[in-house]
Amino acid sequence: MRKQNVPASVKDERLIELRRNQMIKGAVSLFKEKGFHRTTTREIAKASGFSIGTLYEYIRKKEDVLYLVCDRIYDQVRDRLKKDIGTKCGNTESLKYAISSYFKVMDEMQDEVLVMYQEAKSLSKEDLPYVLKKELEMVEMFEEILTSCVENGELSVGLKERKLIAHNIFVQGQMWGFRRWALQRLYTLEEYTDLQIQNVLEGLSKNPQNLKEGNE
Amino acid sequence: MRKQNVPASVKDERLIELRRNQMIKGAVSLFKEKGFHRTTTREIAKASGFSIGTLYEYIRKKEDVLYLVCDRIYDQVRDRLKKDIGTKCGNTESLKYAISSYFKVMDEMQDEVLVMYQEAKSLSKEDLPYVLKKELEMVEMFEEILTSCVENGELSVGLKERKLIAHNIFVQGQMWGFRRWALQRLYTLEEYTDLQIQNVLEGLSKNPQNLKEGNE
Amino acid sequence: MRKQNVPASVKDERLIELRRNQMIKGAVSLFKEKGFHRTTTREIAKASGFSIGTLYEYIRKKEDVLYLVCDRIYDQVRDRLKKDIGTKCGNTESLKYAISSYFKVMDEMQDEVLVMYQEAKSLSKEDLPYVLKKELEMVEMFEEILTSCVENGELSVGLKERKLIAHNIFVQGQMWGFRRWALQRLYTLEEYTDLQIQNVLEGLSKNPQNLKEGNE
Amino acid sequence: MRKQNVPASVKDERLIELRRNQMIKGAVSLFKEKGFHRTTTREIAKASGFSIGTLYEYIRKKEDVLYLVCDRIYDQVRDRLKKDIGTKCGNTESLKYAISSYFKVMDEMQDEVLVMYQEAKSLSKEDLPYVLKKELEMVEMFEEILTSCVENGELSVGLKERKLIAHNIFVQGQMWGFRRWALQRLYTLEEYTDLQIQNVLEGLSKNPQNLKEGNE
DNA sequence: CATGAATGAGCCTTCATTCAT
DNA sequence: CATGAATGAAGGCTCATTCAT
Repeated sequence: MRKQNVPASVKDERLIELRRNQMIKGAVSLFKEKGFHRTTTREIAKASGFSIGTLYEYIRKKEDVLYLVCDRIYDQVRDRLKKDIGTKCGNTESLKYAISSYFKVMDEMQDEVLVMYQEAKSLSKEDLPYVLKKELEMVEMFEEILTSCVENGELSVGLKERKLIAHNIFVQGQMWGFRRWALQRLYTLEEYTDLQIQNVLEGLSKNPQNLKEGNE
Repeated sequence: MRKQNVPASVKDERLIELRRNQMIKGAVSLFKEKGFHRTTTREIAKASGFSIGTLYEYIRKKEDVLYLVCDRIYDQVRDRLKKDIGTKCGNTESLKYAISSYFKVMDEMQDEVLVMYQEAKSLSKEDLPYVLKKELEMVEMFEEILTSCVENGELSVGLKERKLIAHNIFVQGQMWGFRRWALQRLYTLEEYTDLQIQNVLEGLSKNPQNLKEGNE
Repeated sequence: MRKQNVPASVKDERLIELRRNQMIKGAVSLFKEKGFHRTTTREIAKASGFSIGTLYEYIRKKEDVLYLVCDRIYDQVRDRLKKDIGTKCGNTESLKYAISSYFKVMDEMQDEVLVMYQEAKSLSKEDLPYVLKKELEMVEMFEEILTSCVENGELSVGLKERKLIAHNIFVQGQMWGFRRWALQRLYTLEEYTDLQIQNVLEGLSKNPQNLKEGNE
Repeated sequence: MRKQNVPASVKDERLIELRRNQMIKGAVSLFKEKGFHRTTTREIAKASGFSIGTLYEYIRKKEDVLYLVCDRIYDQVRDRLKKDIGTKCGNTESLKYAISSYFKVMDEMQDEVLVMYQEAKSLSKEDLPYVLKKELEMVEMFEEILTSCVENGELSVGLKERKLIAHNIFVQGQMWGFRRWALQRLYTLEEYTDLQIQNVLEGLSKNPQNLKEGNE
């Protein structure tokens, strides 16, 4: 599953894991506070609990830290999501549950997500696609649930629309974080969740015409 | 209503306008390419067609360029929008037209919008609210149309939901740009527009229950 | 008497005089506040009441302003001194008067004098000697009074010592200004003057041995 | 008693001492030649024998170099003085010795002292008082010797006059350096020393009236 | 493996000076 | 004569990265 690794000078895999955990933890809180560009490698090293020399034993370039951070955040979101909705079968009830669970994760990790959205563009041309792929995987989780709902007859939505709705759901989760300045003064998380679920489901439940553009 | 910030050393207002136009144009294309932080002031000056010394006759700090750019982008989007949908009365037809017009603007200005979304966080604590206010104004344009539709009986949506839908529309416009890597390989702009309009309207047209949580 | 002039582009001598007066006045207050190096030519122009372009019609380089300022300060001190003690004949009474008058001038112009002492080193290699010559002229005024006192028998001091005492008096006048942080919290100007006069005169009045090293 | 200011990024105290010594040595010779403002940080680094980056590992701002230089010069002068006259008991003989020793130091360090007098004003508002305090300490060394002479009956001078004479002595030492253009072409150091000692002592040795304004 | 001193390219910004109007 | 916009060399300072210990 690992695509592009960040090579380390150190060989001890256990140590690599340990140090990188420290590193990511320190870096996230710094990036949250001042962004990737305004954070220095020395600060990262200090926040990680080791020296600048040691930092460079586990990465090659500052950008590697960003990659590691993004990677970690995605994994965390995905793991949380998988754990919460993984085994559910695909009906509208489980869709509602998935959305609400996803929104909850996004609420808890809004700082991290914000960081990622603002700094992802600083990833190298090689790393970006890998990160985007992870994002797509998550969108596909929603798409799959929607497909199940179609298959079991609860909904009738074409493939293209399903894909779009999955994206919408995904973005609406992020919105809660990156538009917090507007949304979180208007709604509680519960209100927001209910309203968005309503928006998503209302149009889908009974409209057979949606199928007519379903196409592969 | 006009730029409350960014004083210039030069007195001639006409010149300021001219030079800042050059500056914004040059800066946007650079920010697009490499982001605000990776762009140097000298590059901005060169891309603007004048010397670094001259650049600093029209701004005080590098950050001012970013503010000017954001300010300009918002004004352009808003002006385009006002021109397109300004006089329309508020019915669902005009809502569709507004959305489709807005998406079109976002499509044309996707580079600029992308820049703004990735770099806005680099604005100073003082400038950010001013920029966010401009964004809210645009969201409110959609909210007003929705309200008109409610008033003329075409739709029945509560205030809170109306606000949320306005945000959704707004973000869906941006999505087209900042998720282009996923969306633009799945849909044409027209498809995307139609599907999103459908999503927005389907749930609203006939469902009187929406009103029950309408509250002021 | 004019040694090295600062050339101006402007021909009208009356105008040159006027503009340079404005300039010196503005510059002195700026130099007082922030020193020569930290003062910009634009600031000088503004404080002088005209534009930066006009400033450069009356000087060639920023340094010229410093020269003009130093020149002016010396002239003022010397004129004041000449006026006060010029016609007095040379006895110890007139020496006391001269010292006390000189100290009074230095008290009134302490800011200006401070400026000169701190910034004179920034004068060009060509201008400095000219300024130092002016200083020597003033030292010589004290020397001459001392010589008169010797000639009329009131004092008996050799030439070399007379020269040194003249320097001492001169420096003691400056001290009052540039060591104000220490002296002016210990003495009033009158106390300071009386004590220093006492110091100077006591050793001189009755000690014939001083003459033995008097030599021409 | 030691440097309360100027933090370094480097931890090794021995290294700090070493590097700062290099730095001060290089900086003094540059300041001598062209003054603080005309000396660039890069020049200081080069004259110190290391890179600009390393320079900034040991200071925070250019101004810190000036502070370090002033601090060092004072310490050197004071240490020399303490070593030379430290144990002497306070009689007129030891006063003569102290003056002559002090003048000798000032002769040897005239470049450094000149630098300090011309550049001290560029010190920050916080550093200046600290430097002035050091100067006062040295003045007080002379004052103490004078007081001893009064106490053992050799001299009769009031407190206020003692303080002034101490200042006079101190300034006369500096004069030798900063008025070298005039004095050193008139006198040898020995002549200058003898004449000034004579000036100082003559008025003091036998004049009981001085005491009448002795006051605490 | 860990450390942290050293490096220097490169950034933002200032400001003396010029010159067309 | 007066103006002030334009210029660009130069300065202070930062920080990612390396490497000897």
